[in-house]
Amino acid sequence: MGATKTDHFTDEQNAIATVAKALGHPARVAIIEYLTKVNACICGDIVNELPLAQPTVSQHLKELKNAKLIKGNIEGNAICYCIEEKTVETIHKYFTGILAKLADEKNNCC
Amino acid sequence: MGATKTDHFTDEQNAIATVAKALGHPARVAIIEYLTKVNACICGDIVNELPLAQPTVSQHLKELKNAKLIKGNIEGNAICYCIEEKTVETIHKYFTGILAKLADEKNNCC
DNA sequence: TTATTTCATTGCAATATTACGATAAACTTT
DNA sequence: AAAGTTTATCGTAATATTGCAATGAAATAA
Repeated sequence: MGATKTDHFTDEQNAIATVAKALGHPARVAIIEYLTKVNACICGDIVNELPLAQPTVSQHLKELKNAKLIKGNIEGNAICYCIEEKTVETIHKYFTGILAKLADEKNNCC
Repeated sequence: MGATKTDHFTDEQNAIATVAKALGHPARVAIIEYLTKVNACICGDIVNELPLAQPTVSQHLKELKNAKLIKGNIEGNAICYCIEEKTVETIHKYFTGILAKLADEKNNCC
């Protein structure tokens, strides 16, 4: 066992889980916040910002890229990362929807 | 290694990561959606809704509870779960903030 | 060409997660 | 009390994640 049973869930459920999972580590949250702050997508001084070794950061960046939360552009021998706004919007809207449904009928038993 | 270095990150970063991580599995996304749909917090027929064994569902519920995304109320010999709206609001606002900062100055290099 | 810089990949050890059968705990019903 | 219902916990196997040293790949600078 140990493998997630993705086939039994809807595509949307898997998609949300993928994005959420990518944000399920403080280092990756920190990367997103840093990229949001510097705005212009600065490359690998993310490594200097984080208390982690370069290969570890590279791995985290890869996961954020796989989840489409960031994208990277080659720029000389450096690589320029920035946030994929669309994906952030997707997950934001997802929570908006959940909250709207919850507000609809107050759930009042707990 | 294999242990996340939580001490090196801010409390907020760890908090967001904790909630995101809890949603980082399609079964747990499905549970949240189910609880949102039925609204009145029905108990353990969550097990019937999911393609997973009862102990597995119980474990997922525990993680959602630890992340404060749901709470449970004992009701006779059954347990009644429902969503902790406040936590959903917290993560929703977090993304609202990220998007606001991104909109502020367009990041235009990727 | 030979460094140097920048980032990715490989390989590995430590730890965490996922899933479930078996069992326990707690309440209800008979 | 005995049997049933409902949920949690334990134990364990399979797999995934985290972290880093070492190494590679690719562009730049000397």
